[in-house]
Amino acid sequence: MHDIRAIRNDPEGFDAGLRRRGLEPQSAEILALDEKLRAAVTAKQEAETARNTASKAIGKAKAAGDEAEFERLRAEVSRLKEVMESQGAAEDTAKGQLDALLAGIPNLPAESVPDGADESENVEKRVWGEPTKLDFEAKDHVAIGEGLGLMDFEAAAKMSGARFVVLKGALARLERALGAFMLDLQTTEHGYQETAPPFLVRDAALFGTGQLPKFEEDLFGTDHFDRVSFKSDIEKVYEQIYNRSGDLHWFSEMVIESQLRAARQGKLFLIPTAEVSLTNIVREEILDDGAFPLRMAAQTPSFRAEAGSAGRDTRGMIRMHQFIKVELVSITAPEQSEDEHERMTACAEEVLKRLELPYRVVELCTGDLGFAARKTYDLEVWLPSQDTYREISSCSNCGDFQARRMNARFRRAGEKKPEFVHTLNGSGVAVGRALVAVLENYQNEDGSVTIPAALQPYMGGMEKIEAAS
RNA sequence: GGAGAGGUGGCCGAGUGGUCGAAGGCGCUCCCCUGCUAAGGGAGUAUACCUUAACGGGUAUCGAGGGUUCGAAUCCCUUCCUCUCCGCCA
Repeated sequence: MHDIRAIRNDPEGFDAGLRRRGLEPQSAEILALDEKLRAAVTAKQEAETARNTASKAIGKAKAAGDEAEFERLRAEVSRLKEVMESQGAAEDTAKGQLDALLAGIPNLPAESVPDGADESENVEKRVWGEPTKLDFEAKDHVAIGEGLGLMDFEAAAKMSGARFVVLKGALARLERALGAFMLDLQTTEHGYQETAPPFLVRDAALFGTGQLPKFEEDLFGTDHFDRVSFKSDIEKVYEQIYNRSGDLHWFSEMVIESQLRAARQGKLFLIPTAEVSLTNIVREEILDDGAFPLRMAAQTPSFRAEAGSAGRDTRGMIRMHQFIKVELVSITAPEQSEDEHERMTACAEEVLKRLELPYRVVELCTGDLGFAARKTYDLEVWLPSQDTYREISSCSNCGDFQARRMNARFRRAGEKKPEFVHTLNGSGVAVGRALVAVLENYQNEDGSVTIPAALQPYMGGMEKIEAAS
């Protein structure tokens, strides 16, 4: 969410930031709504002031028994009430339009972010390791997993459809080992506090991190709509309306509204990333600045509807509706977030280094930046079967963008005014894709898979996964 | 899921239609007095927004939203959360 005052102060700068992202200028429309809003607020408040004054006078007139004055003031107040109502309505309209507009505008890129239209213009920052060379033809992870008899897409499809998988035996354990290894690394060596958050969250939480309102189609939602309580709701609403006016038009409108409200309020969403749960831990909080940087790590499943990605990565475990991920979140003071971003990226890289998986780091250009991010580094791991690097982690500095949306603040020692925190998130790293990378980079010609040394302790000392005979 | 109780300022806690942004206490800040294992007196002490060059002025907020009323912390409705008992349950 953007600071309306910042837009007022520098509309050109705001539009320039949007243009770097390939978006149309919006400041003129925003400021026009802002003007309307403030005019209505002022007019309403003036009417309220007059109303408050008159109300006090009414009490006095009544006490003094001055009926004429009493009646005159009542008429005055009822006129003022009309002003208050019409200006209040104008305020609500303008506020609603302004909020809707602002809620849908992405974060502005940081100064240093390279300009570019799409991912083809991302900038490679560094490369670690050599792409794995195999002296035989590389199989993809599906062939390897199915060859081992430990990866079953068909069974998953029968119960859940496409983009799900069943892992068995050593592969199921390998997934567990990867998650445990990553979580241990981030918590014991990098100072992130292990956190076990909810996987189901309210819409407000998703608004806070920026998935809502624009990206609802990417989310899985639950629906707790309850017909029985809905029926009793209708009856209550009917009672309320009937007693008041008996107007059917109002009645149907209220019913619809109450129905929508009931449906919306019962609804929880499955998290598309633990970023949502972890970042929202500080929502509506005022933190002590001694708490910084606040570092949290969680291993959770992530659920993504993958709407609009039909036909992409349909084979294998690259793009699933459900996958496990170790997520890192840092909450910092504004002046710390850039350094913390570099550090967080290094914490994610360390996972791949210890697993000895070749990777590179790219900085996303302005056109490829996510909604809430002002700057992002992606980690891409080498996949022999695709002869290319594929994303396995994404580390973003969101500045105060999410903090504003969830009202997460802190107070500096000795200061009175709270300020918005900065939030950062990064995968440290995606467990499902790490499993793919291990299988492909550690595959042997005979179809077995060597287990990276760092994982062997987590595999009960197992050194190699071989086909169950 | 059923029955009941409750959500007031940094904290505790009063307040059932007007003089309540809210008594009192605690805490905190400043000042005064005193001088000794301390205490006493006084003043101040919420947030957001609008407005103003500034001082200041105004509006809203007593979990949230809506309603009744000239006027609501106080009455009504909805909703969120907390607690107690019962039921169910990994």
